[in-house]
Amino acid sequence: MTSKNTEQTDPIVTHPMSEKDGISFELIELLFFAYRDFVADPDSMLADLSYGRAHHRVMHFVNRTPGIPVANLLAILKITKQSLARVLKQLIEDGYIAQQTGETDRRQRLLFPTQKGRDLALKLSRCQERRIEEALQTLPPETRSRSMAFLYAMIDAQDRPVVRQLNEGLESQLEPVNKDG
Amino acid sequence: MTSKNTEQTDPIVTHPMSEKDGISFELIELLFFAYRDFVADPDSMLADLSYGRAHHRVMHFVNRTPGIPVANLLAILKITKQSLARVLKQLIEDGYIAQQTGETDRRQRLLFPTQKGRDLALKLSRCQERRIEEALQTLPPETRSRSMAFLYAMIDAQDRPVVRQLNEGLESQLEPVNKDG
DNA sequence: AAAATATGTCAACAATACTGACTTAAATTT
DNA sequence: AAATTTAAGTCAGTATTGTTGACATATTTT
Repeated sequence: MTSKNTEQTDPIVTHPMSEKDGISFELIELLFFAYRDFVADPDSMLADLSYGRAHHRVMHFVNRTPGIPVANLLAILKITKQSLARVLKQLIEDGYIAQQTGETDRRQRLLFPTQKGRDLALKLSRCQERRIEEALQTLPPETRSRSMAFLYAMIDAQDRPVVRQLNEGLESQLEPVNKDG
Repeated sequence: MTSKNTEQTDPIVTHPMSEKDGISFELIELLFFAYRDFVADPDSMLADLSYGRAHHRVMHFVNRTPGIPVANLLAILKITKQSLARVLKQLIEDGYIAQQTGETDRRQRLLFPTQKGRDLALKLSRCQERRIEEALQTLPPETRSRSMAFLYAMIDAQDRPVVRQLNEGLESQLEPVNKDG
C-alpha cells in the first residue's frame, strides 16, 4: 500500500450518481452489459482458433458483402489499413478469405469468403442469433422492431445508409475515408 | 502483393450471407454499429485527458456505487486486477478517485470519486445520454421500455441482478470471482 | 507523361487485455 | 496463539488491436 487514506486532500463524494442528476443511467449501462456478453460468445469460440474480435468483424462483413474492396471494408470497420492488414493476412493464409483482382478496376483486391470462411461466419452468427432469439422469446413481439429502430437511431446519421444497404443486399457505397497519416 | 489471385485452391463463395441462411443479421449488425458510435463520443472526450475506454468504465461504476470494494468492481468489469490496477492508479494519482480503508473490513480499499471525478463522470454520461435521447426523440414512446427489456434479456442471466441493483441504489452483492492465475 | 488512387508493407508505439508469481496486511479458522 | 484464507497490490512478460508515419507498386485518370 502506497496510498494513505488519511491524506484527504480532495473531498470525496459518497452519494451515488443517479437519475437525480438528470441522466437516465439504465440504458447506458444496459448497452454496456448487453454488448459485453453479446461479443463474449464469439470471442470464446474464436479463441480456439487463436483469433480475436478483429478477425470476427472482418469475417462477418466479407461474408455479408462478398467481393467488397478493401477500402469499403475499412470504411465500415473505421480502422486503419495497417490494422486490417494484420488480421486479413492471417485469414487469407488460413484459407478463410480469398482475394481477386477487380475486373473493372484492376487496382482493387476484392475480398471473398471461401466455403471454409462461410462456414465459420455462419457458426459465429448462429451463436449470436441464439442469444438474441432467447432474449426476444420472453418479450412481446413488438420488442424486436422497437429495439431495431432504437439501435438504428443510435448510429451516426452519416453511416445509417451503409447499414441499410447491408440488409438490402446492395453493394456498400460508403465514401471510403483515408484514416492514414 | 504476395498473393496471386490465379492460385484458386479453395473455391470462393460469391453470394452474400443473408436472412436466407436462417439468421437475422440486422440486429447483430445494429448492435455492432450502435455500440461503436455510442462509445466513440466519450472516447474522444477522454482522449484529451490521455485516458481511454478503461478509465471511463472505472469512473462510471465508482460514481454509480461510491465505496465499492476493488473485488466488486472487478466482478462488474470482468477484468483482472492487474488490468484494473493500471488505470486505477492513474485515476487516483490524477485526483479523480480516492481510496478509504474499509471500516468493517480493514483489508478492503473502498473506492470513492472526488468532486473532480464526479464532474468528469457526469460529463461523460451526459454525452451518452444526449445520443440516447436524440435517438428516442424520433421514435414512439414505448421504444425506451422495449429496448431496455431487450438489452436486459441479452445479459447473462447470472449478471442481471447486479444490473438491477445498480438502479435500485443497492450495494452490489455480486460474488467476486478471482480471475487471476 | 504526370498525378492520383488502391493496396500493401515496414517500423515504432500505445492501450488494454492476459498469465504467473509473489508480497503485505488483515481477518478467519483451527 | 499459530496457521490459513482473503483483499489488495506489485512485478514481469506477453498478446491483441488499435495508432502514426513513411514508403513501394500497380493501375487508372488527367
